[in-house]
Amino acid sequence: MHTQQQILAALHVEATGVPIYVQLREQLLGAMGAGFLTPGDQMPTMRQVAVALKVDLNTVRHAYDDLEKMGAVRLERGRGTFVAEPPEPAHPDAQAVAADKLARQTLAQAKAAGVTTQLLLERIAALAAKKEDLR
Amino acid sequence: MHTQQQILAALHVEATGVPIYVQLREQLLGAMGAGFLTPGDQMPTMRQVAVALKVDLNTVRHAYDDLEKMGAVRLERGRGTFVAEPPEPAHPDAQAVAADKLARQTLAQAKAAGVTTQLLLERIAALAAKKEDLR
DNA sequence: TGCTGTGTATGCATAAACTCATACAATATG
DNA sequence: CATATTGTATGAGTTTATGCATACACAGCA
Repeated sequence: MHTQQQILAALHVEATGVPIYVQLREQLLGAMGAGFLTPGDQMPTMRQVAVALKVDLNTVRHAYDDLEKMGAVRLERGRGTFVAEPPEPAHPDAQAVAADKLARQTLAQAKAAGVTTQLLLERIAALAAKKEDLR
Repeated sequence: MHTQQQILAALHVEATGVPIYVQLREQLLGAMGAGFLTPGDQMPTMRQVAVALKVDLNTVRHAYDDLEKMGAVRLERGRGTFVAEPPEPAHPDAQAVAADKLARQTLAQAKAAGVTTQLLLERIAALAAKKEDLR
């Protein structure tokens, strides 16, 4: 299955203008929604995340605090952070809506950059396949 | 079809920690990708957006500037902002680089949202196919 | 008891985002 | 020509995000 190490390795930050703590929050929520993190699982340590992504401990804390406020995780001093309940009743639609939104944005960017839809689809498929090989 | 008014009415900002200019940028990109805004269309005026969403003119400008830098729109002083014509598919090499970059970004965002690669690919293909029908 | 790991907290500094106010410059129209 | 519209630009001020450093408090374990 997915270990904390794998979750950790999947985390990343980009310079898109979105605050780092928001990126972390969304990625961790995404991991829960996708079933990579299930209730009771121990989350990566705040320090692990901070070191791995080379960001500040307080920045990671900001993300974890948000998750705790929305009931997605439990913070236990001295022990660690654990996944609580599935964040949202995980509407089966949520994925579809998110996918659609992403698809539209990506298509527009591709068009603006002079990239054909075909090439874009090929690249995404190729990259995804490549990552699968690493397991 | 979709008028500027409809586009305007569909815009919205949320207190998610994501900068307002990023939210606007993504939403406008989404409208383009979905075909609600097509090349040559006039975009809502910066002031219209600022007033409608009760945000600052400079904040809207930030979003429009980003769109212009990525080639999605043309800013014309005194006239307005218009959806740009997609450039001719550039050199295969340059296109490949751009496609790869976009693919990476998109995959990362998909993972963050808990969206599978399959679903993402389906949606992009479906949207692209739909646009073909409009001719 | 002592050591380590983990979450909690503070202070200082820098940069970015946002708002508010006020203009200027180019275009279109009567 | 005068006026309105639209994008462009600047400066002051507030808030937030981030990094860096330094601790404190609780849990687990040898």
